Amino acid sequence: MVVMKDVAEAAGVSTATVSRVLNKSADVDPALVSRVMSAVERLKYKPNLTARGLRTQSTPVIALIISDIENPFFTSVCRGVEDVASSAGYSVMLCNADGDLAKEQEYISMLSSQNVSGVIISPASYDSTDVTPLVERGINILTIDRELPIDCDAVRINNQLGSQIATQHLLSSGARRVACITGPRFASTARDRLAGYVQALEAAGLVAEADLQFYSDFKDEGGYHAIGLLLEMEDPPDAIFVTNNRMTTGALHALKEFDVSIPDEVSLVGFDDLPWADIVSPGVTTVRQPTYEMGTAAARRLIERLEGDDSAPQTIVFDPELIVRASSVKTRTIRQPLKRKSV
Amino acid sequence: MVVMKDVAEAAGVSTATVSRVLNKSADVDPALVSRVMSAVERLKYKPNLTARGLRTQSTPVIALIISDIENPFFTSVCRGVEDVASSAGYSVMLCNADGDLAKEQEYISMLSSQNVSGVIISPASYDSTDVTPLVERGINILTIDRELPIDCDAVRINNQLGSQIATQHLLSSGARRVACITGPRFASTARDRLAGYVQALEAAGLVAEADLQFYSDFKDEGGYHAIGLLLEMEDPPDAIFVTNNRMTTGALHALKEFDVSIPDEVSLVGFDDLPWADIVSPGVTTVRQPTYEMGTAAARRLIERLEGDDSAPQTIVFDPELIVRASSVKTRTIRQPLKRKSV
DNA sequence: TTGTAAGCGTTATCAA
DNA sequence: TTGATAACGCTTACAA
Repeated sequence: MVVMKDVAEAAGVSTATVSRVLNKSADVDPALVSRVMSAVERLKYKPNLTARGLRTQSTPVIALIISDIENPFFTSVCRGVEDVASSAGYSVMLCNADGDLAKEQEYISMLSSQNVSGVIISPASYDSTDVTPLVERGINILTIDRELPIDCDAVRINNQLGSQIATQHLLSSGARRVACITGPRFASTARDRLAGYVQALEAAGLVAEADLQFYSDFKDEGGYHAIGLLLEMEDPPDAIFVTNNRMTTGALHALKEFDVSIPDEVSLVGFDDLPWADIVSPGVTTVRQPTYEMGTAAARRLIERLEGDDSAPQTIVFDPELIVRASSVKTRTIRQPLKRKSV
Repeated sequence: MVVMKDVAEAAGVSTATVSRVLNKSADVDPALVSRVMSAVERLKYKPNLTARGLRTQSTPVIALIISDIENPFFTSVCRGVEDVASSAGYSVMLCNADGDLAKEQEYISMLSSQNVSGVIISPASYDSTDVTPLVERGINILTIDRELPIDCDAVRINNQLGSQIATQHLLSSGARRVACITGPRFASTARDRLAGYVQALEAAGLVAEADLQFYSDFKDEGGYHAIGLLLEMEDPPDAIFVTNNRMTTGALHALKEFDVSIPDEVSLVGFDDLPWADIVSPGVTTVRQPTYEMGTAAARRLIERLEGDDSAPQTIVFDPELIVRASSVKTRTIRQPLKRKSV
């Protein structure tokens, strides 16, 4: 393997000079610069990033810890992060913690051993995710989507607002009993989205009934299962607000399987847009988040920190947008009884 | 920051002994072991992976270079790779080359600078992707999905077989003129899948007409656009085989927009399963690949190499599976004219 | 079994 | 402006 020493010898200079040329860290005689560069070219020298990392105590790597790589929300965020990071010279280390606290903790520990420059994390839990190993090593942290009870940069959407506009929309489209399927209690997003739904109901002069609120898991199965419970109710809802995309997918599976017609028997609004929301019939009304932009914003903010910005931590809040499609607009005004037709 | 020297002093031993204990690289007196371990515990020592990497000339990192992180195929593969890698103690560095040759080449160069242990790559191009920077550094390479004209491990599906069963199925379900929308010429998968389609037609005694074969881009837009072209034809097809999932999505968009009824006016089969293939109406018949298993197989094979296996390179070929849904099974036998109804 | 010390490939300090 | 040289934190001959 060709190392810096080889380049130095070939160019007839010291390794210090080669390093200066490569990093533009000091003025070097133009003649030497060109000798060095041509030697680099000729020998196809590539700097050893590990050695550089040991010396400088940092590597140009940003870690991204997420809870579900198969969720289109995260893949889009991931693309945003990756695009900004790589064009700024950073690589992205992807860590899929799978919503598993232990796995997440292992990643956090591992990353504190690697000298990664910064970490973007969508924590599995508000209370239990422990990032102190990173903090102790002085590694910059930024939360995305979900928050953490520490003082750090954050990028998220206005979750309450998103739920409010979704719920309001359902009510103004003729719904009278709106149910909400939300995520696990330990996720800040699940709580905020449920809160927005409750607020919208109350603002409309309605009572938020506890038996119309379902805590689930943000996964397909959870949405599927919750629909099963809903359909068994004495007085079932005529509209459902599902607070993330994977549960919306599960809900659609269940509704199709039980042959429930949307939107006449039950209206549906999901949180997070879906790539195929307008291919299905009826199209699914969703609260869209600017996922890619959230990813780029996160990476940009973190990189600013890495380059020395030490201003107070900042929370960047994006606004959601309601994409109205057919699933939430009732075509008949006669209330249909919502009952399971087939099992 | 606490380093090995601190642990050594706290335990009253040399750094060499600490290292031996931590790596179990030699027998150490049990008494010293426990002294070292408790010092590690007490000081919360974490080994510096960069330093170790410099010394051992390798880091426990596997890079994954893919062309489209938003494609469910790759996210699933990615999960498979990640699961196996992380349980074997490797981190995964995700590189989304976006199908862009220049970006891909930059990643390859960067990775050869980092001392990654191995690279799993789905190359952007059969001919133009150049992995020599990795080969020169002795970094292990494994291709996934698409192949490369070098002698290395590979994991892929039997593409020709997949196309054959898809095409045969369309023919036996009543289709008479089957079109094929495939990917770019420079992708081995695009060529192989087209070849399988041609073979199936010929095996059925039909001629593979050139004007029914479309080279596209494996992206949504490509599928959408191709449908537009198809609908303009003098003698349009009564069935379409689309060779990847994103183009299938685009095709469905177009068919819905132009109000073409599936499967009566045109049958449809896609390659790669879709998470929502059975939510849409009609459900989409697809050729399913065992994506997660392909990812785990790839990671396992690569890690075997990293741990010293130097047997001859091996290609692991998986078999596709046809998932028949309603999009490919004609309900009426009367041939419907396929014409665009709205624009 | 344990310790000493060299060295991995850089960058950064200090003289010249 | 340039060059010796000492780190960076770890692993591993080699000695003891």
